[in-house]
Amino acid sequence: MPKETFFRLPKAKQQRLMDAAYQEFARAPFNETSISNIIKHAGIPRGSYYQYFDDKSDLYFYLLKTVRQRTVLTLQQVMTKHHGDLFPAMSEFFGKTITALVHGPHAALYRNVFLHMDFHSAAKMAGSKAPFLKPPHGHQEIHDFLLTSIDRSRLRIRADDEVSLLIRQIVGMFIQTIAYYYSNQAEGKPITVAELKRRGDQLLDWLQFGVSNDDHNHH
Amino acid sequence: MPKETFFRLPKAKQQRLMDAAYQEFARAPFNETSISNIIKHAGIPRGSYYQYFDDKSDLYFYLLKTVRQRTVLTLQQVMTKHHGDLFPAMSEFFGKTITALVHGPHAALYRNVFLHMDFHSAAKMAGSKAPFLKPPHGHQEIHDFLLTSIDRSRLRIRADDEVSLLIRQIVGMFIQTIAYYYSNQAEGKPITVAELKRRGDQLLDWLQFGVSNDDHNHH
DNA sequence: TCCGTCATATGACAAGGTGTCATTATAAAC
DNA sequence: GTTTATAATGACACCTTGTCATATGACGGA
Repeated sequence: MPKETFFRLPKAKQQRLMDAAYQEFARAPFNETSISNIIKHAGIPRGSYYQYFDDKSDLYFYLLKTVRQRTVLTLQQVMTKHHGDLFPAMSEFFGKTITALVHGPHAALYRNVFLHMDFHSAAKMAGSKAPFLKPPHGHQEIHDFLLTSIDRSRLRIRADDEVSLLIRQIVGMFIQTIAYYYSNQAEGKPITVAELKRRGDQLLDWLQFGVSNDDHNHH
Repeated sequence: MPKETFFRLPKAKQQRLMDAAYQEFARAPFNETSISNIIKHAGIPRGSYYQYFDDKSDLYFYLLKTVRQRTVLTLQQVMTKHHGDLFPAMSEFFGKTITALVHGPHAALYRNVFLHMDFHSAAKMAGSKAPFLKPPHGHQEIHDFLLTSIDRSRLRIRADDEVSLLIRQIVGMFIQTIAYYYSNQAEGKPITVAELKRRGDQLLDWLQFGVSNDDHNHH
């Protein structure tokens, strides 16, 4: 997280920095971005940057947190609407989210985020209990919200840590599917958003009903 | 891939370089490694390095390819043994692989590989058709091998691209689970290998039979 | 033996990035 | 006006990367 000093700054200066950060992280994947570019665009001296943030990651994750808040809201609305029925809710959530990601105003940023997100970050996204993710609207909140709002009577699993594993799996599945989209796009054989949704629904269906043939079903 | 010049080098010199590379990539995650360290340990001048490789990734992926070959063999053996029965085969494969990864001689290297593998790389691992992955024992081979050797009569899916999606999903699931292990370890709350296998089997079981409650089963 | 050629070897260098630190500037408090 | 805490600043030391002009060496003629 940014240091106290940053939050005590005039709003205008904060905003100038965040805008420059957004621009840089939308321009290129994380490893190809630089603090130098950000401070150049924000018109802030190098020394000051380190008075506000620990390093590049610090600003990066803070920026993502602010951008992601809308997504959390969507998830909560959809889950409520479907009365905790996990799979229909997830299908609708995925459909809405994917459109927002790919065609929304933050498309460029998300592209860099998903394409180059590593599994360590993803594990955190799916609900780490690491203390540094505790602040409001951290990923942990998504995880905990789902844990309490899922209607377990529709599932053959009940225990908290099993549901927790299921949530992680679904979140991971989404990230993987979205990354697949960008990955194909990067290699010059783009797939459509409709096709992407189909894949997401397909995976959800398999997870819900199993891919096993009826003849062999149920152990 | 390394340039021709590299392969024309005396075996001893090649080996010295690969050993240094191994050491460096086992020492730290990819972004924290440097060509400088590798050539220092290998005792090779900077200019020469660029005569052999394009950049750091070039050497990295080449190294991984050599290390990974044993894994491909294991997969083929296990699939054959189970006569194409996907889920038991995958369970056994995962069990064997996870032990090798975590306790085997290459544990340090794999830790860095999995923890910081991004989804773009993972998509390629799960079977990209990108031309630069065509060489023998590329990931594409794993994907194609599975595509032909899976006994589809045990599944409710038949079409190639559906099976292909399933394969990607399972591979992604494995990577995700392994990354989860390292992720927890990195945050000081390690889980056991046995627990990890249990999670893997749990996920496979869900994918095979579905998590839906019997009351609501089958659409 | 001398020469031209082709593949390889080398290390100095330019360009650019990161994090630190001694020094100034600012402003509120007494 | 002086003290004190906070913030601003930019020069610096240190590291990396990729390139390039130059040096070395082997080999096949003439």
